[in-house]
Amino acid sequence: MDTESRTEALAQRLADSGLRSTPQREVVYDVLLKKRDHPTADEVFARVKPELPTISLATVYNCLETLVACDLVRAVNIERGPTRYCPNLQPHAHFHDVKTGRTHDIDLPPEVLERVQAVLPAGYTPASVEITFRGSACAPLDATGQATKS
Amino acid sequence: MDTESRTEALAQRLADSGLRSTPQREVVYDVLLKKRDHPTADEVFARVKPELPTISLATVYNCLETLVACDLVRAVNIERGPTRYCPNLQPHAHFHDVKTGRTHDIDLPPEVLERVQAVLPAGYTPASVEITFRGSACAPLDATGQATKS
DNA sequence: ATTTGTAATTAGAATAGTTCTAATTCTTAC
DNA sequence: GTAAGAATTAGAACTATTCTAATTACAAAT
Ligand SMILES: [Mn+2]
Ligand SMILES: [Mn+2]
Ligand SMILES: [Zn+2]
Ligand SMILES: [Zn+2]
Repeated sequence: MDTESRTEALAQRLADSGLRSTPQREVVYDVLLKKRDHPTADEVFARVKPELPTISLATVYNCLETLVACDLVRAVNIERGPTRYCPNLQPHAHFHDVKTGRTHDIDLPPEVLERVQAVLPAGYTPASVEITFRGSACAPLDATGQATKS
Repeated sequence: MDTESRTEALAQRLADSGLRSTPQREVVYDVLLKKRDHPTADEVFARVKPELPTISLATVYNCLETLVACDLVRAVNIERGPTRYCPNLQPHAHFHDVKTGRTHDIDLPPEVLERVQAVLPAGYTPASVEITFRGSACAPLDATGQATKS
């Protein structure tokens, strides 16, 4: 999807919530889609700044909050670290690599999600589930046993 | 297990890590075992104070950190709220009731835990997994269809 | 029993991330 | 073009936590 139609889709989602599309919201969202490495608000701020040099950190927080409220972005909290932001709308878990500090998406098959929800006793109605791994992720090995480049 | 043998077990665990048993550590741990409602550091502080009126909040943080390091207590983070502390050592998930603000333990059968770990691709080595639900928990209904008291 | 080194506790300062406030600027509807 | 509301902005305020430096408690070693 090109930037143009991405911006269209964003505008639509915002309108659905009675909100306006603004350059700040567009660029913040574009930044999240461009490099899906779960940046913090500070990191988003740094990436948006070259495009919109007058944007403030408060606005970045506001835009991220708005995108989360519109269900276009997920806020990801790992322990007490700064909140990270993820535009992946598929059901997925997070793997936090303690060595590199990076956070990776882990696809969650619907079957597993159902199995997890099924642990809840009657009367517990979940609105959301978070599954977060911590550990170290060596790059997967290729056929010759060498680590592949990330 | 009575307070006496509980204190013994704590002393042993601390000794294993080259640490001393102290009144502060003992009372903080007792408070966590007594009311297993996932209190925050502030709440632990308030509960310990009557027993040890001169204890400081810094010490409560230090004790909690020590208990976590000795694997006697789990630190539970829900979104960006204050860290909560849980002495339940069984593998379990957490259900955060958004209406009451309370956090409940949800037993995790080993089978489910295994199934969840199995979503990780080769090369991902988890040291821990966190599963957290958010939603509302109505009290389970009894045979007559009335909500039971918590 | 005293000394001495280390561990633990303590009060308060500092920090980090985020949210709030109030002023300004931008948009949209009239 | 004007008015009303929405969004942005800079900076202050806030909360939970960690750090610092001083004090106190403890446990050998003498
Ligand atoms: Mn940040
Ligand atoms: Mn607290
Ligand atoms: Zn993600
Ligand atoms: Zn628990």
